[in-house]
Amino acid sequence: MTDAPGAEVWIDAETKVEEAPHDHRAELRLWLRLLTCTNLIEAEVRRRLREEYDFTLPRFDLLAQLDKAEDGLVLGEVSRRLMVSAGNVTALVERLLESGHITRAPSPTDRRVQIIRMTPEGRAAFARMAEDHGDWIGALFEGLDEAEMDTLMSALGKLKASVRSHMREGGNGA
Amino acid sequence: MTDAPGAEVWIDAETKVEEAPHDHRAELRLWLRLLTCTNLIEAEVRRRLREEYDFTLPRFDLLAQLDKAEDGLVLGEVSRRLMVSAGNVTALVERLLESGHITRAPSPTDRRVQIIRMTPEGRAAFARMAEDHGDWIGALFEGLDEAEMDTLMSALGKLKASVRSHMREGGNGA
DNA sequence: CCGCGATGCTTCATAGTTGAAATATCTCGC
DNA sequence: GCGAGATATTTCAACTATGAAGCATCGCGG
Repeated sequence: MTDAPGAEVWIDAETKVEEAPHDHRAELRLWLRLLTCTNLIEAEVRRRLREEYDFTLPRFDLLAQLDKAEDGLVLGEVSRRLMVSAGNVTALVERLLESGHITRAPSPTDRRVQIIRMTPEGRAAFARMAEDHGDWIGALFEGLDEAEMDTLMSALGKLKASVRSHMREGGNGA
Repeated sequence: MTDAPGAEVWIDAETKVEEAPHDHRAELRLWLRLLTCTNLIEAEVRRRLREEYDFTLPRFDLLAQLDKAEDGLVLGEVSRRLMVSAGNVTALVERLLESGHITRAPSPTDRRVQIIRMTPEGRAAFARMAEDHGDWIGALFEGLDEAEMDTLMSALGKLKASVRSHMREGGNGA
């Protein structure tokens, strides 16, 4: 409705649509709302991480990936999973090395490759933060019941597939 | 350490679950998916803006706000709408001034305040980009039909409300 | 008027982020 | 083995982003 940028010409019932040059209004509003939700949650998590643990979100995200992979991760894999550039990971890793959360070692089989692992201290620090993090997310999503979460989950699944199929490059399998 | 994974009380094969004090697993997965969708779309838009217009997303976002506000915007308002820090806006504005997309003028009524406006060239450049931008978003969302978009829209609306109500500070009304 | 807290913006140090170029290593066809 | 292209990582310049500190200005109570 209400998208009357001039002439909606339709001759008969058959020809009806396909004449309005869609301005993608609905998609844009949806995208904006999606972005707002993500930004709000991300900002809140970032702030709490900083205030309560003096930690940053990118560091936390990297540790989270490392936590899921028992045997350490190759830098390229980290880059793919976090969906950030390789150069970014290098800098991030350097800082986590300094703070003692992780270690870095060259792969024995491929000398190009660097493998990072969490130290016991890193693991402990992450465990503490992760528990709170879960609670924060749980609280932020409190207004949704189980059915709504399922709905969102599957709708976003569809969206994800749609986006992937319309991107230039196929991308990873996260 | 409320939920030691070891303490899963289950009497027999049937009863096994439903005992765990929520670890917010579902919420976390949903959050992750939300984040992935947003990141994918954002990355795609950013790449196309760069490749096709040699422009960046933050600049585009700022112009978009300025485009919606006919009479220019105060910097603080821009900061609130984009949900970024004030210092960030200062830098962004400086670059958009240099490139001639906007102008800046002090408010006549309040000498602390700076008002920015789009130049005609800025408006023209934005119009060109915005049209493509709409098409990109439209294409990325193509896999969703109207009903699914409505569903997403309202579910995200609920999520947004939930998040807002669980943040420390109320925040703005974007 | 005078102060004083609130507000709007800038400055600063630090960090995250990107894309492209450079480097090193690997793999595979030959 | 050799060399060409692919892959993994680092380096680099530019920019985006943050939070805190600093200024200037405003508004208001006295």
